[in-house]
Amino acid sequence: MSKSQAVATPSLLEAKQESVRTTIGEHALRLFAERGYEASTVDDIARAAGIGRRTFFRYFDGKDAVVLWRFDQFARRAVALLRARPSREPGLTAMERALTEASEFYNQDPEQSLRILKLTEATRSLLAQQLLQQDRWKTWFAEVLRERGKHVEGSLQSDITAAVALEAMALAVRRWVDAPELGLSALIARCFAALRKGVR
Amino acid sequence: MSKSQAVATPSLLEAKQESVRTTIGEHALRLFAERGYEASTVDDIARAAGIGRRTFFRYFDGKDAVVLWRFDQFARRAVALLRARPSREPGLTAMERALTEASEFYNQDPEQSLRILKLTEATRSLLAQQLLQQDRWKTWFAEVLRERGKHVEGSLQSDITAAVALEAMALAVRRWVDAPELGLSALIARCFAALRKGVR
DNA sequence: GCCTAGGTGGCACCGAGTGCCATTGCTAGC
DNA sequence: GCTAGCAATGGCACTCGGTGCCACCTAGGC
Repeated sequence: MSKSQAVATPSLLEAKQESVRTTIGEHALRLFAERGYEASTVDDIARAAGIGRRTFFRYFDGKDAVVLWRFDQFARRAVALLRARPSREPGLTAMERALTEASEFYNQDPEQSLRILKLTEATRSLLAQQLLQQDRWKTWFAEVLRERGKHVEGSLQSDITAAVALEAMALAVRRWVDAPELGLSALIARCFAALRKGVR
Repeated sequence: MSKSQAVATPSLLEAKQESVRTTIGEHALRLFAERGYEASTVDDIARAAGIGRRTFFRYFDGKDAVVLWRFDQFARRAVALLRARPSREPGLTAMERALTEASEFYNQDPEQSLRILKLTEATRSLLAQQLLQQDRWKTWFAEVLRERGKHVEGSLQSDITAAVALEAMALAVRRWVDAPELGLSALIARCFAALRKGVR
């Protein structure tokens, strides 16, 4: 069957690239689970995935990105959800709702999520990069908050609201890793409650 | 007995080591200012300081530590100040007071502080390590908060209070870098005010 | 004067990350 | 079909941060 869709090429290419990326990710996570993060070299990962070492760096910015890029999906989802919240809602409430809804992300395949989270918390370089990532997220959320309530909130207000909400979320996730049976959304609720109480 | 001597020796040695550490730090910061952080190699720093490359790594855990170890002095000071606050004081208020007092640290030689802070914010790897450092601080402060009000506050409460207070502080510092003329302690006050207002 | 101890720094090595370039494989145009 | 062109690939070589190892030097105790 000949391809009549001439301009459809990019989507085809992208699909292939996406599958390569997924393959690399799977092999990398397997190796990290088997031998640990530091003990698995990029060479190992590339060889396991059947690609060249050089190619690995074309698909991921670095070794840590193999683990961390998934988190960005969560953040993008949460930002979209925040944007969809009614603008009458107070900033922190909107953040809590958006993050709670987005936490569904972790609950599809919780085993996988927990393994990645544990790996991240246990590995210094990985944790450092994750914190950097969260720091970037703060600006994303602050931006949306600023759009939402420009009549009410100043720039500093948006920044601080985004920052503390993400801090509450991060704490909830850490607790979840230690006690998954409590449920992530319940832990988010608890952390936000503690936040409101602590600031009073 | 020669025992009493054995205790006196280290102070002399430590003094010498401290001066070496300072020398390395000065040369490193000078080079970073002249050519930038990434463009200055550890070799360059060691050569400038008149020591071997291997010795550099005996004085600092890594290239980033030359810049970041100063911040730990601030945190240690702030923790001590927090411990000294009256335990009747609400956690967040105590944090604000302690951090405000400790901010004096940045105001001795503000030029130097601003240069280091700008360098840190402009350099990805440096920023990542600084965020890691701040993350460690959260546990320090949370620990003190837990001791302070064990009858009132739970572990989660302490964690969240420490985290958001440090977040407010970090935001204040960032604003200060952009507008030093506003004054750091005033910015801290503003950020905490915004925090209280935003959480309400 | 020898001997132990600790600081030092040279050397070699590893692994992450990057620029360069030849090869390959796929698409498009004839 | 056939080929010219283009992007993905991956090998190679290099830089740089970081570490283990070891030989050396210096100081203090016997």
